[in-house]
Order: sequence, then C-alpha cells, then structure tokens
Amino acid sequence: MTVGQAAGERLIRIGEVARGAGVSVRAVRYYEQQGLLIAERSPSGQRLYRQDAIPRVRFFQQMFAAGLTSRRIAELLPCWNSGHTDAEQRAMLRAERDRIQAKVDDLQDALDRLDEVITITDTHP
Amino acid sequence: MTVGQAAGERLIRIGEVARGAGVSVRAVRYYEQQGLLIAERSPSGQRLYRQDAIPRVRFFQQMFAAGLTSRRIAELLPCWNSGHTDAEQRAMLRAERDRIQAKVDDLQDALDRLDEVITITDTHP
DNA sequence: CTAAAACCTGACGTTAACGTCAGAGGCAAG
DNA sequence: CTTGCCTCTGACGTTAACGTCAGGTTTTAG
Repeated sequence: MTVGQAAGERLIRIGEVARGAGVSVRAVRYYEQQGLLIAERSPSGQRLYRQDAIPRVRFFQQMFAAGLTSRRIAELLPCWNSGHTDAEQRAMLRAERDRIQAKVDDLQDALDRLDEVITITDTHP
Repeated sequence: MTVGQAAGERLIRIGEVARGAGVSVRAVRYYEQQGLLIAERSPSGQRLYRQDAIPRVRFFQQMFAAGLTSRRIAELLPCWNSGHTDAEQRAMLRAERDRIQAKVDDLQDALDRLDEVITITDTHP
C-alpha cells in the first residue's frame, strides 16, 4: 500500500508544487526533464501533479544536498517506488552511503579547524 | 613564530607541490591566480615554493570540500597567516562554521534516509 | 650534447542545476 | 471582455574549479 491512489485526489499545478517544496518552477520542470518526476497533462498541456509530488521534490533536494546527481537519483528511484532492488542498485546505495559518510567526516575535520581558529582569534584579540 | 623562514630552505617547483598535495599542476596555478598561494620566480620564470606550500594546498582542498569558495578562503587567509582578525573576519568565520554545521546535519539526515532504504532492501530481498 | 620530462602563458572546454528571457497561450474574477 | 496571474516551450546564460590543448622555453638525466 505504498501509493494511495484515491479516486478523487486533487491534482495540483506546478506553481503549487514549487511553493510547497520551496523550489522554483524551473527546478520542477528540470526534474521532469531528468526523469525524476512524471506529470499528467491537462487538456491544454499544463502539468498536473499528485500531492505527493511535494515531498518527492523535497526528497530530491535532500539528495542533491548530499551530492547525488539527478542521474544517480533516477537510477535509484525504483528503490523507493517499489522497494525492490537488484544487486547493482544495492551496491550503488552502499557506495553513496559511504561517500556521504566520508563527506561528513571531511566536513567535521574542516569544522574542527575552523573552530580552532575561532577559539584562537577570540581568546587572542 | 608562525613562519619558520630558515635561511637555506629548499625551494620546490610546482610539480612537487602538486604531487605532494595530491592535486594537479593546473590546480596549483589556479590557486595562485586566485591569490591563495604566492610563489617566487626563478630567473627563468618558473614558480618556486617553500615546502609549507604543500600543507597549505591540502588545507585549501579541505576548505573547498567544506564548500568555501576561493574568494572566501582568500578573505580569511589573514586569520591563518597572522592570527589576527577584525570583526568582519570573525563574523565570516562564524558564518562559515554555522553553514558547515548545517550541511553536516543535512548530510546526516540524507544518510539516515539512505540507511533506512538499505536496511529495508536488505531484510526484504 | 641531446632527448625526455617539466615548466611557461594564454585560451577555450567542461559540468550540474538551475536562472532568465522571449513570445505565446490559458484561466478565474469582475 | 479584459485584466492579471499562471503556465507553456525553447534556448541561451551562469558559476567554480579546474581539464585540456597549443606552442614554446627550461631543466635534468645519461
């Protein structure tokens, strides 16, 4: 029961998705272009999204912040959509996890060096 | 006694700096262009560096990894060189520290989400 | 002395995730 | 009906930290 597809779900337009997720309209179109977000179209051609598009876009932002490319996210989307993974996808998940962990460690080191300087310059005006 | 300027310090060329710090020669030239690294010149025009150029370049890499731009690093260089700071520099240091800390938190959140999926896909093949 | 390796100065190319602009429809309110 | 806001499709622009290539000089190993 991953996807609750109620019959009368209210579809929303791109502007509402963008505002809801805190990104630009351009960004949402870009995600579609990258195969991350599929939209229905109204008779006149306007994009129509289900409401879970908003948390999805937030999730994309989170992954972008973690350094994943849109290509990589697209490759891993099935892991979230279906919960099913093959060996290659599991390997990619672990690789990204390890890369992010390494990045966290690097940032922590940088943070320590900055704090070091801050402490020195504060106690030694 | 920050800078030990021994009379007969062996100067090294750009290739040795690059290899020692694990970056490309191009990168070292770029740092000079950005005002991060000053080099003497041999009579024939080749760049000559003191050996502490290597840890300096490593430090730049660390700051780049932390998301600082070369401009920002250049603005904060006096904090490391002289240990002296003005109010503006201290504010910048704190701003960067906070930004990096926020980034660490974001990465940790992303890490948790990835681990969540990894756990699920591992226990539910 | 010579050939390879290293260095020099431009200067254009790359990448990712959008920003921005142009020109043209579409949609609810008054 | 028209005003104003939203949306559409292209398509070029942006940014940072380099990569890469061209064409020429310098240093070093043998």
